[in-house]
Amino acid sequence: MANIYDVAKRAGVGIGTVSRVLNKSSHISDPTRQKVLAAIKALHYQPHTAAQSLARRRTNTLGCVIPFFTGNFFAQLLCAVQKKTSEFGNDLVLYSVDLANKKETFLRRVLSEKRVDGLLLVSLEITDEYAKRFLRQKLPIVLVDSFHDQLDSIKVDNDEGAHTATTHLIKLGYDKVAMIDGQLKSVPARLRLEGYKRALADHGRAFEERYFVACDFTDEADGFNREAGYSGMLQLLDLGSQRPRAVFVSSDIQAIGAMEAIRDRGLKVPDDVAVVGFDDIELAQYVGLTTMRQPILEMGELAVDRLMELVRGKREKDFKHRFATELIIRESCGAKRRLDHRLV
Amino acid sequence: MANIYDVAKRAGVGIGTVSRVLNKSSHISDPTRQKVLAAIKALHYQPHTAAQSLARRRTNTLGCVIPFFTGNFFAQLLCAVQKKTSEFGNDLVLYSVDLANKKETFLRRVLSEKRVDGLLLVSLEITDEYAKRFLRQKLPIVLVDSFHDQLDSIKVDNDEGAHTATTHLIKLGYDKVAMIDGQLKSVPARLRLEGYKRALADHGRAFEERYFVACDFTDEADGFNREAGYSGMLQLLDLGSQRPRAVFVSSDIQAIGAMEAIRDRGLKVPDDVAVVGFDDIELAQYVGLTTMRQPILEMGELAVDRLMELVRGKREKDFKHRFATELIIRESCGAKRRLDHRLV
DNA sequence: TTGAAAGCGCTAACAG
DNA sequence: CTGTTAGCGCTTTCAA
Repeated sequence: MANIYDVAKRAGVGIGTVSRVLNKSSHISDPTRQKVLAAIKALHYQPHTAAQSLARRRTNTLGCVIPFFTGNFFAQLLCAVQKKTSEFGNDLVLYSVDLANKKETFLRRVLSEKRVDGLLLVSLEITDEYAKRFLRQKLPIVLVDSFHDQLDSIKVDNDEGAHTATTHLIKLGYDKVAMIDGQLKSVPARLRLEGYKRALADHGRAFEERYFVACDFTDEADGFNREAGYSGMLQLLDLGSQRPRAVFVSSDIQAIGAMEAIRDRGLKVPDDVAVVGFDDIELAQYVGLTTMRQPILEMGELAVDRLMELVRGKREKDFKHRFATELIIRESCGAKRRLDHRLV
Repeated sequence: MANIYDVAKRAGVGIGTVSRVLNKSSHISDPTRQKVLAAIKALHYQPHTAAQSLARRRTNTLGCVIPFFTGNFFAQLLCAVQKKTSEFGNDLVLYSVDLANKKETFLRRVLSEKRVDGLLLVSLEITDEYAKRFLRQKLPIVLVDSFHDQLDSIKVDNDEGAHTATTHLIKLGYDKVAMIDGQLKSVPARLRLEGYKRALADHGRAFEERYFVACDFTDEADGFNREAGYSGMLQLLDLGSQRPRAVFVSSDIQAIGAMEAIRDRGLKVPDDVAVVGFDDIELAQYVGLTTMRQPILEMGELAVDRLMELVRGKREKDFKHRFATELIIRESCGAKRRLDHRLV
């Protein structure tokens, strides 16, 4: 593999000159530039990334810490993030963690390894201590779908979205509106619970324990999955005649699991139980699920834009952005006519 | 940020010694090791990744080139790859590309930038030329869901899977069995087409153009998406009385789009049209779709295992692994009783 | 406009 | 067992 010395020798110039044309630096005469360019091409020369990082004190790499992304939400977000990062000419290194403490390990490493120029933290909480460390070390970080006072944060309005969803159900006239949530370790799960409670309160209804079921799987996941929705709904249906006629489920994929449970018990959506989800994943449309749409792609893009600003030195304080969610009304609440043959 | 000199000074040793304890090298007396460790802890020292890479000529980083992963298949695969990579103590950098020529750009960069120790190439073809370059440069690479003579390849048996799916439909007694495929630029799309044709031939049936529709969207994607399935099915249904009664769709997500089209035309699955998909994504179960299951996680894990072997110097030739697909029979072909209330 | 030289922080070979 | 030293390949002064 050719290095910068080979190029310099072949072009008959010093390595400094080669470096300058590489970095499009000014003040290079056209003839020399041409010679260097020719040598580069002839030798198939490409600068060595690690050497550049070391010399420049900059990696041209962004990191992204994200919970294990089985879910559609993470996949889509990651996709947007990757695209945008690459548009900026940067590489993306992916750290995925469970909700447990491994997160801290990654943060510590990221902070000290100088592996990346900036970090995106997705759907994950950050402690005050680590927030301070990032600030002190001036390592750019932006939170996505999460929030911290001192750090740039981009979030979707989980609380408000849950409020809207719950209110929708209440306004439809359902008496008891239940909620199935993800693991309360998860930030969005907690926020959605708040919105749910607030909507209840706003309409003079009491929060009842028996109508709230959070995912209690003890695994590493966030509880936003089909199984959790299925078992959560079963629990609700086991209330028998007391069972709720409407339920706000905190993610579409769980909602689909919940609908399966309803079906397996010989009941129907929305006749027996109305369901609202959250996310608006692709399948939501297919199954006719009323849900709260999140602008996932926009979030990812904005996050990278902002992170790159920070990396490039724009350090004005306190960038907070909140995206609104949008209620997408389909058939699962009975608000529109029921479709009969949506499936096999 | 403390560097190795600071640590050495504080511990009262040379930097070589610090390096040795860092790299768990042998022959360090316990007292010195303790001193060094103490200094490291006191200074919150972490080695500088770029400097290590430069000196070691090794990055401890794996790369993964993957088509834009909207689809569930890529998300799941990537998830497995990331987990496994991190188990090996390596970082993962993500390159995602469209099916067009940007791929070449990435390959070229990967080859010369020394950014990664090895590369996973997912669902993407590689030309002989690039294959040779990787070999010549001894840059480890393993193909996943793709194949090249000279390179380690792990694939699912797309051809055979498509054959099985098609045969299933034929054996069920359907006369005309159509196929809806992804973009023929995509490797799996082409292989599945082959399997389909072979199954037809094996049962003495002619391949008919009008019963085959490939995604002709001209965008960057692979055509494995709902819209493509929807419009493909519409095309088939437009054949009127000539329309096929059974169709093999080359991915589940397309199959779901196809089922939507069927529904929107007032027809039913499987009564009017039987459908088999490919992938067995999570939702397939929900919608009762008969499909071919791929062992996605296993593929991802095996790929990383193998790549790490290569990176660590095991260079025996020719590692090829093919995973079989499995026919998962549900309701969309009429092979089992029809469920009536799968949806809202 | 250009060349020379001094690092960037670490590993590894070489003495001792 | 441990200290010293010579790179790894590049960027960036500093002179010229």
